[in-house]
Amino acid sequence: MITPRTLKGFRDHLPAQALAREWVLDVARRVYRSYGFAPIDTPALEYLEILTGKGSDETDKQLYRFTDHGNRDVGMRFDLTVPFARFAAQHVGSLGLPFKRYHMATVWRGENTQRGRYREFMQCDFDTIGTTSPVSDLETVLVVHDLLVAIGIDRFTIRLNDRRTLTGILEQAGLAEKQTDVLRALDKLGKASSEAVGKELAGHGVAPEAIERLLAMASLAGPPQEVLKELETLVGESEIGKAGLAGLAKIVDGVASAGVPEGRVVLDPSIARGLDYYTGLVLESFLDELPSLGSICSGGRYDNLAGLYTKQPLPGVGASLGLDRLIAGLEELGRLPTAETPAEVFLVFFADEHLGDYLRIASALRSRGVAVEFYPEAKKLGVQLKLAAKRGHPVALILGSDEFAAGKAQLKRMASGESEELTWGGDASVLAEAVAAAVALVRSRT
RNA sequence: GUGGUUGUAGCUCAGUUGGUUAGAGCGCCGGUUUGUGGUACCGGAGGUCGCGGGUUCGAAUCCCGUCAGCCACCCCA
Repeated sequence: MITPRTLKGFRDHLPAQALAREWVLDVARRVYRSYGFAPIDTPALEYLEILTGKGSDETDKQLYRFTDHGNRDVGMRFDLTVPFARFAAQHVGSLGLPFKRYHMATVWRGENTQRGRYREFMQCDFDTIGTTSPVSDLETVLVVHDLLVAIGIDRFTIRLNDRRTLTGILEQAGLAEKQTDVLRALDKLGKASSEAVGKELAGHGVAPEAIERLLAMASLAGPPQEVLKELETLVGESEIGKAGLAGLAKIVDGVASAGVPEGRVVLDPSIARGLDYYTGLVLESFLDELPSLGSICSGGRYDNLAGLYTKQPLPGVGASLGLDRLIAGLEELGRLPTAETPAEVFLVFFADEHLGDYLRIASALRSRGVAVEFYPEAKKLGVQLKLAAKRGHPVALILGSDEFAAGKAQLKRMASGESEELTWGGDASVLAEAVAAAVALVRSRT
């Protein structure tokens, strides 16, 4: 026998989890589309040179790569941004700009696993390219906000910052050259203590006074308007720094105009994001009840998406929802739907001689968009109801020879155990209408 | 990739200084006279003690390796 097993970091998804994932994907799709983002897809495999072009050691190490049957060096995509860059460079001509797309797909990274971190996972990206307008920055924040709301999370925080502000402040502090190291260190705030971060900064040769000022800057918090004011003094006369602040101010205003409740979107000067291709807005979002999970939706603005693949400059802004991390978080908080079935109605098979009637009823329901599970054997009622309860069908429809004779049916709500008698007089479409109406009620309540 | 930690029934775990047929609760299946689940009672199935090797008269228990989970570093979704 071969031992059935899965590779480290790769998982099977049982119905309960698969249903939850599909549900989140549906929500994301709906929100992205509501802003006009169009779907695209790209291959899982790319020429190795496409993927390694960015050339950071870190991504190279994590890349799944091999030689294909035609002796080509190929790699599996480790994110959706690089394939999108290639895609954009290849198709700009026919896309028209600005172009907005969403892409929800599996990516692979051969890194070590941890809670909510796997080697195979899904990302749900959306980006707007071909414009530098701050309106697109604002829209990006709004999409993230709407998405988290639509998923049903009521307590979350979207943290914003601007790379240009950081650059400006570092300029003023005479630390422009150490930017990468400094930002990387500051990014750890929130996870690591400020002492630890201070030590790391000292290790990079940052002067004690500068460290103090950086830590003070990074720990700024409170109403966005106040944080902006504080940052203004730190930025001083730095042009780039002022530009960053202007961008943030615009977003803060816009978010309020769009009706986002206060406190959901905040400024956090410690957010830097490790990725060096961000050049303007950077954003991360956290579940308030589970901050240790890390950011579940992150993104930002970049000057040039596809510089490696085309001479045409393609500025853009976007973000990515980490589906599997979010699912892990929702599961931990007990917020995931628990049903193991997509069928709202469980149709009990009870009177063997009425098979034809059952099939007619099931078909009438399905044509009205109601999913029906028809039990395949005329077994004891108790057995069938037990299964219906375990699977989480909200409604069971019971018809035995008595009901058929009387032209009635019993609609049982599994959650409460209450039954309701329906009259249909042998007309399947009448019964289907009544059941569909009851199911619609159940749906609207969840 | 580095360091730490865990691995006994479907799930949560117990298993005494290594000693014979490895246990519990929950879950699962069947039954409690033929049409109503999540409650009660009765019965039942189910375990290569993650896997491989070693030490020993004897290993779930000690040692080594390996695979997998979790945590930290790193990086990130």
